[in-house]
Amino acid sequence: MVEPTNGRPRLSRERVLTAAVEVADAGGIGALTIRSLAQELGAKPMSVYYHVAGKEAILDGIVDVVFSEIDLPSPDGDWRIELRRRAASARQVLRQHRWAIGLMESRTSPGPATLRHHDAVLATLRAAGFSLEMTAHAYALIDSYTYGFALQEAGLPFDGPDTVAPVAESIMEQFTTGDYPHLAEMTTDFYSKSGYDFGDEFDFGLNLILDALSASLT
Amino acid sequence: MVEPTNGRPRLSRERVLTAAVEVADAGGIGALTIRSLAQELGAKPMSVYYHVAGKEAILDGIVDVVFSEIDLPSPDGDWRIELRRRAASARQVLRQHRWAIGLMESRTSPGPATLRHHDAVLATLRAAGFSLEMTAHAYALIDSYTYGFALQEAGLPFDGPDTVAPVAESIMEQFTTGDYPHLAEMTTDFYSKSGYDFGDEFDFGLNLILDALSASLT
DNA sequence: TAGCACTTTCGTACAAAGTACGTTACCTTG
DNA sequence: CAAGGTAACGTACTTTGTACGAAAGTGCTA
Repeated sequence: MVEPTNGRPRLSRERVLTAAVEVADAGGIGALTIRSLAQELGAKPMSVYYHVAGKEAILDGIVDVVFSEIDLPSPDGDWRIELRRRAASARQVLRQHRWAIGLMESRTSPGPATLRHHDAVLATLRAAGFSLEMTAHAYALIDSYTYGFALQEAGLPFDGPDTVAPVAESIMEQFTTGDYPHLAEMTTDFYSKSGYDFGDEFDFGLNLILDALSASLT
Repeated sequence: MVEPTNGRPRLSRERVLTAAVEVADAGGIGALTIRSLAQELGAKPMSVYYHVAGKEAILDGIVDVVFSEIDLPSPDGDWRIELRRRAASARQVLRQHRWAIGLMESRTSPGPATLRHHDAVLATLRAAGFSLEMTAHAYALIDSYTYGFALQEAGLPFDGPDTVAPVAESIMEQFTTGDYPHLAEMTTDFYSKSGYDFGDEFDFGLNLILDALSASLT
């Protein structure tokens, strides 16, 4: 039971999903094929089918793996600190698994980690004193912002400060300069200046949202 | 030049993209294959390659088609009304083309409609009196919320009021009832009651965001 | 009208991918 | 060691994207 005759450890649903995440991280979701996955596992394509039902199940599974990596907020702590920590964690996790964002849209059968995650957020809001109705409001608002920000970040062709300028310029060059004056203004006068990092925008929006929600509590 | 001998109108990049959107709308992005697209167009698979470079170009193209359907805000009107109208339009468009949300994350070469759209939003914020820095903040915030909300809406396995209960119950039944107490509470005591419509949450969050941004203007 | 160049459509064919089906190797238990 | 379940795999078929080159259609000129 411990180890088969050949040196490789035995396959399992968990090892399959972990390897799938690694393949997707390395080459994007398009690089995740049954064959590339089998290769990563040191096995043959058909071997993975013993542990997962098919590719759809793998996609459902790795989305849940991603959710399992996000820090859960604690209902016992200060709700603003907890939710901020959870949001930062979610953003960081989604930055490491960009492919996951696009996947969240087609997956309609949440896994256990996903459900536990949602449950923890709801618990924190309820413990903070929000009514059921306000909890629904706040929950939709915070999550929309968090995932939407990650979605935008993933769509950007650059990553981090000082990488904006060259990319932005090459895009703008493709069009007549005068066609998008405000885009041009923001790009040349702001985005391209002094190490602008789109990622820093996250805190501004989150604070604004939490402040406004906080005001509705009193 | 007007019409070929056979009754079918001639192909064009525009007709190809329009048909691609229709196929994706009808069967999801997975149903969009070169062959299904050709069928929709009444042509043969290889014919579409004369008008578009390949499938990647089609995906880029239909994302831009989707953006072109979103109402542009006018920099001349009241900025809050304009941005609200634009956000509502974006949400509605993304509801009709759920597949587009997942596509926005892998597409890093924006088309003309996408750029014009962004330009119009920036113009509206600038005209409202926001500084470059605040415009960047507001822009990231509003768009993150809008697309994030659409992303969440697309991930929901139900659509509209009075369809929540049965689905939610079938999901919850798969797990021990006590495992997710707050999820259970929200589901049974709130979501399942009296025609709750997740879509109505959109206005709450958007108003909260616009109010807070407005306060920073004075 | 006949010929010609350009535009558009299509037929064939191959590589990559998902997976159904049945087989082989292995491991545990009696 | 025998038996039966567990795990891994080999083969082969279907679907998809698309390279390559030929065929059909279209408009222009002589």
